[in-house]
Amino acid sequence: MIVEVALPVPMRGGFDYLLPEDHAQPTPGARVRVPFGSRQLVGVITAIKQNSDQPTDKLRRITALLDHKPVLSALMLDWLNWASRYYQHPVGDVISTALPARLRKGEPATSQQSFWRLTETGQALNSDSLKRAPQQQAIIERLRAGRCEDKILKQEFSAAIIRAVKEKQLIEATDDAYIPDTDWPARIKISGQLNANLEQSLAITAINNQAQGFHSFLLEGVTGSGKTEVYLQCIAPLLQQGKQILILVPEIGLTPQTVARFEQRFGIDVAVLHSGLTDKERLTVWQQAGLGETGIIIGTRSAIFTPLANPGMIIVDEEHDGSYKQQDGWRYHARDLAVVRARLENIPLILGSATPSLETLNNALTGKYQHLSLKQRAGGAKAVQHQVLDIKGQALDYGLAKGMQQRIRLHLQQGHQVMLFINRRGFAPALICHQCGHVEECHRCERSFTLHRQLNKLQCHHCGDAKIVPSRCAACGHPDLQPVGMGTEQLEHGIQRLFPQYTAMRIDSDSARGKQKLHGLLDEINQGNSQLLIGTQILAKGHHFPRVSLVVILDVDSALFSADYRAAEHLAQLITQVAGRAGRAQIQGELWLQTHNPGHPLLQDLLNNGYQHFARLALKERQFAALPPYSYQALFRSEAVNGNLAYDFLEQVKACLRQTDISLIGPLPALMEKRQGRYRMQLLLQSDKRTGIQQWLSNMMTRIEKLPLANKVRWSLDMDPMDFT
DNA sequence: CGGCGTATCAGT
DNA sequence: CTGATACGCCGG
Repeated sequence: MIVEVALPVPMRGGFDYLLPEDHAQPTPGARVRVPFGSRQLVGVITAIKQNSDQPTDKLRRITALLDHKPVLSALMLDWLNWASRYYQHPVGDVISTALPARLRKGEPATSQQSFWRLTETGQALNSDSLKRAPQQQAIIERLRAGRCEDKILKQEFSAAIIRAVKEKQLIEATDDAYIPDTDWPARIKISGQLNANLEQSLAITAINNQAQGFHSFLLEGVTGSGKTEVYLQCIAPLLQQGKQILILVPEIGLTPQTVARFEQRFGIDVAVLHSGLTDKERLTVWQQAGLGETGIIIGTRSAIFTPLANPGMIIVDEEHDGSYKQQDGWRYHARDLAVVRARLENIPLILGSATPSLETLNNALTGKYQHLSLKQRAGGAKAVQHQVLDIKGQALDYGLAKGMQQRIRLHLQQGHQVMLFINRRGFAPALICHQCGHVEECHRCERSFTLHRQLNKLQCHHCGDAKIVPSRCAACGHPDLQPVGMGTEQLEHGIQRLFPQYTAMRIDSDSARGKQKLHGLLDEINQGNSQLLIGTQILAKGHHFPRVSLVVILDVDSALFSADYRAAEHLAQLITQVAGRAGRAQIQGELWLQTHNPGHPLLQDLLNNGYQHFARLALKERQFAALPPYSYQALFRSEAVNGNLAYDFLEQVKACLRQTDISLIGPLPALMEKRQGRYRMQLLLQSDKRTGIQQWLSNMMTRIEKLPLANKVRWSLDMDPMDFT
């Protein structure tokens, strides 16, 4: 008999092994240890077959079968196989990403603990027949509540007592199969007031009506409209039926308060999965969920791989959040995997957001997802006032216009905090005329050119067209052409000089590395120790800053004219999230945007009509430009110390795909052209049919992997790329 | 990916 | 000739 095994090596396809005759019947999904070259690897059986397409004398035999019961169900295997094909990523690597590290290393999958339980005699025992042996009686009572782990029982009672009760055959050790503790549905006790306004009730009813079988919902609820309450009330009946709920949250949104809210409502423990867990803790959560011992599992991106014995629903909160996309190795999108998993598990899925991604919104508008809206804001939070400051021709100090400096000073003098947003650095920007705000555009695509200083060229990242950097503005003839956002990079250094009597603090993913550290910084902010807060997106995600009365987005143009067509969407999400949070309660909040183009249609639409309206307009633009979600993309990235190698490799990839109906844009320099001394290039594949890209790639990947340059450069394929840095 | 064989080179 | 490092190839 032959087994096909997925191994954690970057090679496509499974590997066939012989199974020794005397072995127990293996199941797909069980792990094996196998010889691979000169080493031993742990892999997962993906198929059992009678013959191999390899010559039999090449086959080696497995070293050991590690599991009696599969660690991955047939459904999970199907799902991961699908994912491997969809992302064109080696199946062994996909499976290995989906398993906890401990299982990857071949450690036992089932609990090794042994338990004590009552024998039948013990169960039948009259409660006062052991009156003269109170310790023994205590053990019996202890076990009447349920089995107890050997280790724990030995902590509570002396070994002699345990031995005595065992001799009487009242208790017995069970080291055979682990008996899952699945009593939690009986322990559910719903508490807290179940208030729901009309909108919330409508949403809850709509979801409850479709709670059997696969069905997708977009729950679009403005900040503070009570999405969580909808989740809580929707999952209640499912939990009571003993069905498990898997909830995904963004990396930064997983706070103890979130978890506490679920625990308080239902009175049962919530399992939490995040990057701070040890391998052991992660394995425990994984096992317990797989055995059906946990009702609610909340986790970040990788929690989507948690097995569920009795799945009831998947919720992806803040579905637009970028942290759901893995940015190295296997570049999966947890939200997209969730959709497919829910379909396979045949359970409902809720995608929740105040600012849904355009992909999701499009699915809702076309009826693929049921669209539920919460527009009413709970509580008496004052709406934030938006203001746009035109900075055309204005002198800027470190990116701040004079008028803005005065505004900031005013707020600081009132004892409030001011938050300044700058974009991430190092991106290739557009070229803007500081006098009239005109941006050089590609005539074919009507999209802004991107400045590549190293080449002294403007390049269109939509069609690949390029031209030499002009010396004068094409609209007004002024020579004051500047890269968008110029000066903002110096803000951090300059701000202290502009406002010497106040303290400035910078918060970005570097200074806030590690969850603990970020929460520490946030606490510090809310104590008011710093008055000026400088940060990037990270500041906007799900945190409240009651002392902040003024929020400034310095560099709106870099988002409006970015080569990354998602930048405007992300800016709109940022503005909306910030507006929903700054200066809640007593203080009237103000949001100021600096731009050369106050009349930009997307910006105007966002400010006048809100995110919902903006998103629909942005979708029209995407449709006009044939961009996602109206087309499908895949991105080859390559990097090498020698930039020519990176370029040549992508040229060869391009040649492989030339005979197809996929449009190929590039090779172009990445928006961050150079990183850690390596030149970075990209080749964008785009098609109006998803299957087109899929099929051509599955035919071509083996050939691409064999290209002579393929192991001279570092390269990867990114399906549905979200980030063009 | 990671191990192993072969090529290459400075140093004896 | 020897040991150290670099690179390419292979794995079922």
